[in-house]
Amino acid sequence: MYYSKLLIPTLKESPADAEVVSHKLMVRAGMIRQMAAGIYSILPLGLRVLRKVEQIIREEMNQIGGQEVFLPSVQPAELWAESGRWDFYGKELLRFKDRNDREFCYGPTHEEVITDIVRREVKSYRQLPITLYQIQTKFRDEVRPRFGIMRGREFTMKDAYSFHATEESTHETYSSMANAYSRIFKRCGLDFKMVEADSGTIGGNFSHEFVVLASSGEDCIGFCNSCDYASNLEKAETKTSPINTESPLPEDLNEVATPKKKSVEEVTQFLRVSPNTLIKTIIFETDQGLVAGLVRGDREVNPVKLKNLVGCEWLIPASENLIAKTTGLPCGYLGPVGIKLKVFADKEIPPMSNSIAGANKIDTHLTGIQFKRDLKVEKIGDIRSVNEGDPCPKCKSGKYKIKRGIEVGHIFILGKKYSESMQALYLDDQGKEKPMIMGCYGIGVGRTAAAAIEQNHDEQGIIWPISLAPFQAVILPVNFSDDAVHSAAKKIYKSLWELGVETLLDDRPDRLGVKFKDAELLGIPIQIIVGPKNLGDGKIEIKLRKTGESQLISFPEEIAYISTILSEL
RNA sequence: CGGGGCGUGGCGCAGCCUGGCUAGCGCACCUGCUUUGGGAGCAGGGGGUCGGAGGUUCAAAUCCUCUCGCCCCGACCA
Repeated sequence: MYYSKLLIPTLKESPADAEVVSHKLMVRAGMIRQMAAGIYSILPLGLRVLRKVEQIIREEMNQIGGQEVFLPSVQPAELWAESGRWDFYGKELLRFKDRNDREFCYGPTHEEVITDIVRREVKSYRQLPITLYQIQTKFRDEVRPRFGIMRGREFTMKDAYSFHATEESTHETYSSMANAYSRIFKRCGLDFKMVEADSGTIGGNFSHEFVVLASSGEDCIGFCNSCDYASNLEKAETKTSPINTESPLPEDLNEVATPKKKSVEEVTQFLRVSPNTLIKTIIFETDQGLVAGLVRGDREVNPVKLKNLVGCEWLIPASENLIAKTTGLPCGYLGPVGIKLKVFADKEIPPMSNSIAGANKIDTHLTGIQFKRDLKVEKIGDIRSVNEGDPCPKCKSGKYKIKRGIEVGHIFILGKKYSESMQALYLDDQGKEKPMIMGCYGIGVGRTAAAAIEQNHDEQGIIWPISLAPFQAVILPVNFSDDAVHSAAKKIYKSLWELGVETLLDDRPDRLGVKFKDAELLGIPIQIIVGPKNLGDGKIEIKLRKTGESQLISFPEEIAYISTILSEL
């Protein structure tokens, strides 16, 4: 394609509102333009890249027996009422009414729609398992869209759903999905990790995220420096620390004055003790009322883990106001002894003896707390956050490392959540009606492309992996009005397309410098520079975007050379 | 939702505090000539209800009120 005919509005300067590199570069390279907060137009170059990602996804989905469908983006409220999510999904669900005042929403996800299709059309265990997928535009009215296409409100997502008669079958599909996902992200040239993710109340290792490592990522993942354990930090398990064998004589409860000492740091300094002798009491607001979480003084409560232990629908840190209203105390003097809330303790708490905590009395703490004797707790479990350097829960010698990443994919076993509420039933070989078991699997298409830029760029611009590049090669004629250059450039252009190489010919009348800058910004892997001087010597210059290496090749041999390079990239 | 910031031509900004001529600058765009191996030079040119509404004033981009939009910082998700 000829550059002058394409809409590639490149910019020298980054838009003022762009934060992360991928956003800046996508705008500068003329791939995307913003319409409204979190809503973008995709321009020709951007679309070429997204199509590449989609194509890779399609191939791998089809490979594992997925069937592509295309579901409605506008969905009736009744369907959501059936699953119970119409009331449950908050403001993120974009709702509207049609002319007859019927309620609809713009689909943020498609469990309801797919379950409806399958329950109507699939009746027998003989038809199971089945995996359906689509690549769709979705809308989630996020509180705070940001980072361009990486976290928009409107976004393209591949979502797949599988339906099964048995758990074994579910797990089979789950693991072939996991493999397909790994192949997809590998083919996209990404450095990623498959990590265990929070699966909510369902439990078990039935949820994994695919996370592209990038400092700009919004997710934190913990992984072992020795074995292959990796987990989203909100789920990352902890190893029970060895119990203190030398149990000192249990002391009696004792009130000590700790005027104005509220934080763990202040209290430990004041009492000259180490933080791991303290019990920290953190109050959370949940749909089941206020609860207290207990962790050691040197630990933090992980809200996701606590939520799962409590078994509630939602959980947020209680505001200081709310705490004051219910307990009559400022934060800092709260403690588990005699508190009138449901108490959930981290598994590190029971082995502690002679510990210290707030006395539920202003300016006062309690010492000599014995877990068994003094505390009444609802449940004990793993509710603390992992820190870098903590021992790996899966292997002997490993330690946790923590890195940021971008979640590009998520696979999840849904179980019978939707099939039960929406009556997606099949007849088993005994003629008995049973709910299907479901799995769901998502990939953020635009986010994957953005993540690729986060990982592959330099000061000049994008450096596309060959598999995602909008064009594999660009021809840069030094002076396109020079007859020899003109005809050589066109000849190369023609041969490359015949070879199946997507090639851009920069036919603009601009100087070479301009063409170089744009070619680098756009990140096209191979640059072919055709100049009158080299051409006079029968040479063409071929330069690689990634390394900057360039080589002079004899004019009639450049096509063969390029196809060799392509096979190596 | 809470806290903060910004809205001036397509993009990036100045001007605002301390109201006062046809509202500026860089980039981009159009025309012509020259130029052509790293974002060219000269000459000419087009494009702006200063986000919107109301108010104060002889006079408002500038001051006041309201409003809309966008962005950033804290609890969710692909």
